[in-house]
Amino acid sequence: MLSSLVRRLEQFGPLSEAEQQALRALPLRLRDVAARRDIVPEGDQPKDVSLIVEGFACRYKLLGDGRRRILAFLIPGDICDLQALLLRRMDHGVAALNRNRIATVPHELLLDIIRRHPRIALAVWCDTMRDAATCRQWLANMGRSPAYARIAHLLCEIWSRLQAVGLTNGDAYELPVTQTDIGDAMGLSVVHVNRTLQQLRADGLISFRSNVVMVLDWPRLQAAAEFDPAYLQLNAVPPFFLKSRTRRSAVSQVAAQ
Amino acid sequence: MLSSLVRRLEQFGPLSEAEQQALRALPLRLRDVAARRDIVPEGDQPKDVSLIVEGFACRYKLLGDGRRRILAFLIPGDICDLQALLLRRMDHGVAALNRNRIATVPHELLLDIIRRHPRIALAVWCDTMRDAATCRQWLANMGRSPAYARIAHLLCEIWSRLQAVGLTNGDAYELPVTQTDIGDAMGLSVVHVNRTLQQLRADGLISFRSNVVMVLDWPRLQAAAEFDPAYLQLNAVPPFFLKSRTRRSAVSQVAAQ
DNA sequence: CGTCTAATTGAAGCATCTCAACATGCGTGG
DNA sequence: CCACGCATGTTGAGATGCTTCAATTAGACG
Repeated sequence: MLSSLVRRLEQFGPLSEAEQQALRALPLRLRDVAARRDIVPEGDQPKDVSLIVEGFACRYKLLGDGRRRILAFLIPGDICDLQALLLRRMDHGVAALNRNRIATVPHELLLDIIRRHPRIALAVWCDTMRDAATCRQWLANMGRSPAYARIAHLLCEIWSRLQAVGLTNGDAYELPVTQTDIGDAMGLSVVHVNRTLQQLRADGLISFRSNVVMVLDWPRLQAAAEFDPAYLQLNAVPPFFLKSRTRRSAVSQVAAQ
Repeated sequence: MLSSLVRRLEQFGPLSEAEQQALRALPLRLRDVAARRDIVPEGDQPKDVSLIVEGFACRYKLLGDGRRRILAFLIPGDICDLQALLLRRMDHGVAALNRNRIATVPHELLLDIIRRHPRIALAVWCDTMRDAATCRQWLANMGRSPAYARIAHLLCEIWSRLQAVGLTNGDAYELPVTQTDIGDAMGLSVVHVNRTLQQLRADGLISFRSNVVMVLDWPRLQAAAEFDPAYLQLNAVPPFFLKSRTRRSAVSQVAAQ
């Protein structure tokens, strides 16, 4: 649980002892959220940051006519409502897709750590940036590529992200979403999602039964999706980590003033 | 130019003397970019951050078949490539729509300021978050709302953002984009953009000639777009600014250790 | 074993696309 | 100042990907 936050942030590079200490000293609170319930409601002004320890979730917006638009899928290790840390109000909601275990940290404490440890601030900031990059990728896929490629791309993305946190089982992974969810996410009707999935199955690219996706033909799936995992920045090592020593001494100098 | 950066960051609340000093001490470099040229190419790894002082630009991705997908429009005051500050590689390009005046700051220096002045870090971080929020709004509009509402929404958004930086002229504003650009942004063909614009004109909602948009009927345009400017966070005052005093002393304490 | 949700199928309709032509405006060079 | 050329805007018509409506089947669960 706690370690998942550390692991998350260390994805970009090792944290110092002091930094790890600070994170481990955080009084994490755990809570469970039932499937299909809100983790963070739309328009909420949470006072804590919520991290998914276990389970799948989605960001969504409700449209005027009552329909729901899914904006992103969240997996273990993802932060739900970082946005509210600085902008206060959530412009969208986050809902659990299956049973979720959520860890929460009060804004106060996180802001404090961020002030004391600039590198942690930058690591968390990175999270916002990767979130934005993923959103842009979805935006690019939307509207311009046909349903077949869109869904293929989604399946590629989720496999890659799950793989990065060790939640794949070879070419297979759990994906607890209905076809309606996929439709809400890709901007397609359920009916069309259904037919497109059948096409993907018929073409031998995937299988998808009882919430388990299995990639049967990676090269062709990736080609159909025009998938390039670069945007996910899964193994990026930002410059400030490479210069950890000098940076830290620079910080010390400032502190010593 | 420099003041535009300060103004930008002060949008969230006043900066201290020391913070303003630090920003004003930045050796800004100015450069001009011709219309239709890249400000930051896709895949680039810039060593500076670019801020638009004057002109309009767009974020874009090139698709496999050579088409271009526009992901966002940028206006004076917007930062083009903040992403590369931490993630290094640009997952998308930024191109000028008309002649642009760009101010650049070396990453090194900006990172240094960020380390010395946590509140500036948070203010810039906010920028990433608003960018992401806008992207999510585009994503929500895409695919689920018809062309008419999508374009109406775009026109509302740009007016609001321009208004916030004082670049509107009453209900009118400059928008140096072609119908092809709008199509690339909204995921529509030029032909359909053309017909939809005609519809908007015929309905008396807008006029749009020679790169000047005039909103003729705000209530109906806003209704057609289901536009709610909240997501733009144009006047958000994040919590950390409200507690500026205590925060700063907290930082000093850490520094004094 | 009934009930509910999710998946599947068929058929008609429509928003939007593509193709193709034509009109308009504007900058440039003669 | 005109004539040309090129980018942009406009229009028509046929094609299609996707939607909506409506009904049926399959699967999960108490």
